Amino acid sequence: MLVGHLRPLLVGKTIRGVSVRRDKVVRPSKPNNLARALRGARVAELSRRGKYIVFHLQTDNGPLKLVGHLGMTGRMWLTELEAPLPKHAAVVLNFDSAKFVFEDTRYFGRLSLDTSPLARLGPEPLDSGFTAAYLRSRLKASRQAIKVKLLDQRLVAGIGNIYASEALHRAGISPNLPATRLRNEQVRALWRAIRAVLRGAVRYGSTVPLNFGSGNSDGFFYYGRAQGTPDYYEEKLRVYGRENQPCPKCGARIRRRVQAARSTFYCPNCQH
DNA sequence: CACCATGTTCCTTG
DNA sequence: CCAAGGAACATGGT
Repeated sequence: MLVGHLRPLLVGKTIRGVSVRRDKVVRPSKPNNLARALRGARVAELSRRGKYIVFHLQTDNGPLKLVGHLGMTGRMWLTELEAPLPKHAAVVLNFDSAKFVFEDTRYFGRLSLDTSPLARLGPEPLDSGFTAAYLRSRLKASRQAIKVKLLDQRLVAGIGNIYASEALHRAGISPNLPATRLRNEQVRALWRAIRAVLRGAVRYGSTVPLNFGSGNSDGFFYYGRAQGTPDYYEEKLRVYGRENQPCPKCGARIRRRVQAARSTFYCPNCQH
């Protein structure tokens, strides 16, 4: 989604200036080195890999990849050069007639020239490389609770804490079940559920009215849902964040438990 | 004050 | 080697 919206706004444009306002979020950790590497680079393409956004740049020294990650609270958008910066603006890339803002309240996100995290990622869940057979072989080798396993980006890229709970509920599988204990039918159901949940999220993301230019029609993209549109939690999530509410499948009370320091939501009646 | 939060990485312990 | 648990990072909402 973010990539789809930023791509037409950034491709072909040249970075004229780099302002690092929070050193922690950039690599190399010397902000001047990042600025030197990026200045004068042209954006050739944007792509997504797992939860990472990849800026494919063309520089005088050849191609260069800039890797972004939103962490939990990151946002990226394009706005006017004169627009005021938000309190937690972490990095600003200046172009000729607009600026790219990476804002991150908690500063867990990254904007980095280090591409090594990409190499560690498992297959994209919606690509042909992610098959039920692959999933079965990887789960067979692990005694880890399946919910925790789904968060491992080396298994499959892009599943976060929300979608892990959602996929397990849709597949009717207990989050606590050791990965190796899933029967073949369960692996197949989980494989289908992961793909359905992520496809649904992408579809929703492509249709929700976005907030352009903080409500004005100035043509600049701001990544966020427009005011008055229903949020994803209210509309689509079946168990996440719904402790004590009725399961949409069977009506039993949805429970919350903590696994690997993350909340898991599940229905004790229809997930086994 | 308490607890919670869409993520990743590192460390310790067993 | 593996897994579990905790902490760190840092800010804000309830």
